[in-house]
Amino acid sequence: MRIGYACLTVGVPRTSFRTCLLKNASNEKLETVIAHNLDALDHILDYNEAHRIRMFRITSDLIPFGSSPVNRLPWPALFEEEFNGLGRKIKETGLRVSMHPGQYTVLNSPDPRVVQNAAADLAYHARVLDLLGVSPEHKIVLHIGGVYGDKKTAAQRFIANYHRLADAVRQRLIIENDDRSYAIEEVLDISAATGAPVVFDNLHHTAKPSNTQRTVLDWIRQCRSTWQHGDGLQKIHYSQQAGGKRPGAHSESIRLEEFAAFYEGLEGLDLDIMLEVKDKNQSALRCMEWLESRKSFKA
DNA sequence: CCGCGTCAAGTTCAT
DNA sequence: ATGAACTTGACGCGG
Repeated sequence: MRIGYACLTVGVPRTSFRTCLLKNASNEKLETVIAHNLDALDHILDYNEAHRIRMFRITSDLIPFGSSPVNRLPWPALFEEEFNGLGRKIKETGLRVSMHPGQYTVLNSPDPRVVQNAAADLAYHARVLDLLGVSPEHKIVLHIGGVYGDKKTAAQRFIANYHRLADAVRQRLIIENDDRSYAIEEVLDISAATGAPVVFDNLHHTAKPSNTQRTVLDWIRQCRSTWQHGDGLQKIHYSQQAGGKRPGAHSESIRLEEFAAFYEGLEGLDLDIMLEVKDKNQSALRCMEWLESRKSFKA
């Protein structure tokens, strides 16, 4: 079991990412920012290794406008050395990385331009992971997308567009339930038609549940069957509700008792758990410490 | 130099 | 039909 965190660190020097506004995205500006961001990622890898963190999501903002025609910089070639070095470090330290395009990457839109942009964005994410030289166990997580008043048709469009994606994308793509439109059972149906492994997200599941007769562990076990050998260990997303905020808002930090109850509910199932929490690495470390103390207590 | 409005994406919902 | 909300941290301008 690995515990991971997403995109950013809290309290770690030289790990902040930069970006620029669209209107300022000159080649010179982009080159400076990308060089900075690859260096920041390098420091994050060092931090993860020093703290035995073995799972991490790389921010989609690593390369600003990475899938946009606005970015005409030949960054893959320019930074080949840096990517090689980062990839070597990832492999040497046994880190499992992933990426996760946000809510604006919509593969099932009825607008072909939106679909084209989504495909380009997914290709960008796969490009980054390929440049790092990491295996297909290092995934790209995607939500299904919009509903457009007709979920059946929208799901079919996702499936059709999935099959048109490049191999390099499809071998990394995994799909996740969201908190508004596509509940876990619907994502599992789409997985059956595409072969894409399913990421179970507990907080999204609470906000948008499928059949409530079934337990969380039931759903996680069913998701497990969508993960094949080359995909690596099944991953899930775990987060907790922020008190007083809208349903689905991520908490500031992980409440350990609640995490412990969730963990015990897994009944020993081995998983990789990506935490989605504001204080990032700090909660990851606390959860890892809790796991360690639990093991020594049990032993 | 601080603070806060703006940004970038696409869908959905409110006006 | 038009636009705000959603989401997020960092940008970048005004004071």
